[in-house]
Amino acid sequence: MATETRGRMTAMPVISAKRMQDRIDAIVEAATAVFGAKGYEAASIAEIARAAEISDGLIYRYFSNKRDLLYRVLEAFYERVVAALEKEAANGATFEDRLHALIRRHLGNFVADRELCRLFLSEVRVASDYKGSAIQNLNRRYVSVLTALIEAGIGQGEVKADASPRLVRNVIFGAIEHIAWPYVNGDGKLDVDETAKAVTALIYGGIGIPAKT
Amino acid sequence: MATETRGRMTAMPVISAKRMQDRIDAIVEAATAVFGAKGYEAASIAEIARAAEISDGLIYRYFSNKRDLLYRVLEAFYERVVAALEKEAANGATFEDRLHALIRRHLGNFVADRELCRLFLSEVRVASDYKGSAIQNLNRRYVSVLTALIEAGIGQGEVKADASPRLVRNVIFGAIEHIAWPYVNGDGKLDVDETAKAVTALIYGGIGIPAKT
Amino acid sequence: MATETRGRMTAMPVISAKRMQDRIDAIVEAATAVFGAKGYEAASIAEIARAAEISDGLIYRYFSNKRDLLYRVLEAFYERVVAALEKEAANGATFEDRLHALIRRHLGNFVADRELCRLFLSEVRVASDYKGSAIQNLNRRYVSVLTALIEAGIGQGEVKADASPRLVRNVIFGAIEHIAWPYVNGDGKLDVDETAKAVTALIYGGIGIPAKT
Amino acid sequence: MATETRGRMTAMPVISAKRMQDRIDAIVEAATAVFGAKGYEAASIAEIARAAEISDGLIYRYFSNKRDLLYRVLEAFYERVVAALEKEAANGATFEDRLHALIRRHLGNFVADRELCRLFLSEVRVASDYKGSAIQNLNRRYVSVLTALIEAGIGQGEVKADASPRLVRNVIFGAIEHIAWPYVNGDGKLDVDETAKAVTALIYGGIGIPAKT
DNA sequence: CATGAATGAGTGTTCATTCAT
DNA sequence: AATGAATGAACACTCATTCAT
Repeated sequence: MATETRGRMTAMPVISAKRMQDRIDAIVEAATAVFGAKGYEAASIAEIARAAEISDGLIYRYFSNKRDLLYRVLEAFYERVVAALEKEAANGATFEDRLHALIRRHLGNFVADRELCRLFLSEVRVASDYKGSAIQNLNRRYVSVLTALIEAGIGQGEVKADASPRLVRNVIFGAIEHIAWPYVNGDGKLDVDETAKAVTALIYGGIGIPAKT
Repeated sequence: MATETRGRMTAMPVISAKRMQDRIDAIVEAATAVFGAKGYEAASIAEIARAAEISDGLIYRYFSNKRDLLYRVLEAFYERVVAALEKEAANGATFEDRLHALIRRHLGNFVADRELCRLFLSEVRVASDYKGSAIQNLNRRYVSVLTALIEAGIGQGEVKADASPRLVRNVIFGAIEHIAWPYVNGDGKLDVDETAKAVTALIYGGIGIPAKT
Repeated sequence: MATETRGRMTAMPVISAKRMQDRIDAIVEAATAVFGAKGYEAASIAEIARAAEISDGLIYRYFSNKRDLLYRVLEAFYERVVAALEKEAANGATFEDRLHALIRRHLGNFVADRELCRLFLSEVRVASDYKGSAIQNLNRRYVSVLTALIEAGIGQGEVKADASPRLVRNVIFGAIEHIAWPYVNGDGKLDVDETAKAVTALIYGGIGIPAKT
Repeated sequence: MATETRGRMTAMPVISAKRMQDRIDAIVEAATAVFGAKGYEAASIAEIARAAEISDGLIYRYFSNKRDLLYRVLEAFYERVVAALEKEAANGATFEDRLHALIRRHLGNFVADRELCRLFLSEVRVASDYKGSAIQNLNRRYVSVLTALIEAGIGQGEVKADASPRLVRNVIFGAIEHIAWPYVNGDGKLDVDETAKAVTALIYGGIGIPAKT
């Protein structure tokens, strides 16, 4: 009887991998909207399910819990911006050009995805489960683009040899985040071009006029 | 004391102003400890009341709600650090010395009051009720110390004339916060002296080596 | 300032101990009714609170959780029947009379409190948290009344010297429970007098006619 | 095989009766293991399906619901022990021997199938759907073996003529169950031989020493 | 003034069962 | 026949806040 198989039947999957991915995408999209609009706590699974036009329970087939869903929303976002930043890193003739491009791109992300940035800054990076998460890894990849640029700059003699790439990177990201936060939090504006230029100039050139000896 | 009455003349304080202030201080002290140890959400009014050795309900005579109590805890803290920073601002011979002193002091605050800093960064500044709060005003006073220093530096010809005091201030505070955060969040160490020196040097001197013309 | 006290204020309790006990009694009474009528799982805290005319949350001031409430319901019941059985143990001239009285009383309990007995047999004794519970201790006290009677009977020469009090006690309680169960479970009747007589006679006299040698 | 068709003639079994029976057996076997190990509530259909290496949904082609599956598990078990007990009933020279043999066998079942016995005692016999079930019928057949033995004993003049077979049977099963329960429930040991002897002696001979006249 | 009993809204999660494929 | 994706009902528990005493 050739048609008899042993063990688990390997019939055609009832749902195609594509449809499954569509489901995940739909849920992530709905969750992105709801989390973005109301924040993590105020958002309810029921509302997300309604937005995705599925039942509450189905969310738990694809995501292990509400927190997991939040993380997946931000992972999807982070993957996108990491890829874009890595691509950006190649552009620019001089070190200063490249630095400016990265700073500009980073600032631009806050404008393009204000709500996801707020979600990340106010509900995830600050949380106890951030450490060791996939998001933290993505964040590391993101910031390492800048570290690499600085190291290259040192190697090329375009950056002071005693500059600490890690410190410079922290100063840049910290500065930008601080500047962008009021805007991200819904208060104030953010002029990407001008800010990028000003920050680049400051970091590159410092502010001091050495006392004449 | 003749002003002490019984019955319902509630307009007249039945306990002395001093005792009332002692109460408030005791509650704030207890709340500081509990909020610091467990975070805002995880802390309960009942636990704070127990720590202050009073009843739950009495807290509501002095504070309008849990959130208000949190803010008062941080206001007390902020008042302390603002005063200290304003005093610090006077020290130092050159601009660079003064800048270094402020940066050092700011970093030192993260170490001295790690838990309150975490509370502020992760539960207050990020929240929707931060805008317009007394805390925000204190924060403005705090950061304006640095703005004033930079303006003075420009006036004295020690700082580039085209430097934007607001931008520089944001870069400095953002940078420091970003650098200190892992430590504040309970992960990693923070070498105040070294970090202060490095940040000061970077901000003051920039990182670039201008291309020779 | 003589009116100032230190530490926790010892004002008159806002609620008297009696009123507190009344509350507990009311909740236990309501829970007894609801658990008895619907069983443990099917009963909801909301329904019990409604029956006791209080809010859901108040139940949790007096009982740590739903399970605890169930146990307290049955403890109250068990305390009652243990006391009654212990009192009963004194009655009766001969051993056989006393044995009969205890058996009768035990059977009577099933009739008088059918629903609580069912609750105990079907939802508690069978559960994993029964071992080590207060209920198990009460049960031990309950059954030890019979053990003591048998031991006394042996001492008085009214019971075979080689009878194991523990075994006899188990046989009697097991037998009665088995006989009463259909009734307790809502199926069939239970003639207490007749059953008590028959069980007593069987245990006391056995069923065998020794083969003549 | 000509009867095998493709398409929608669903009235005709597409798989052979034998294979169908194998399926049922596999599911029952898997369910026996899972229910035995975790209890009814804690066991999930998904886990049983996984253990049987089929899909969740297929279980519902052979069993109408989870409860039905539980009953079929216990029916299979009961059929086995009923047959064994009926066979046992023939052994033994005297009434006392035969009684002893049945008691011994019954106790032995608790040891041999502790988990299924616990399942039956704690999740089925106690439930509202037990009455009228196939299990109850099997139970009746099981216990009637003992009733028949006693009736025969009366007929042979080996048992008191006024003994009620039903009562005696209930006393014996109730007693044994009560004695075995702690063991079945995972607490304590059970010495089958000794217990069987002691119970037999007690039932057969009673405990009383008639007062001298 | 001080107490602490009382309130009650609010929601993530599981899983037996169904049914489109 | 077999799959497994999809459904959706159901509920204990917490705790900030109020207010009778």
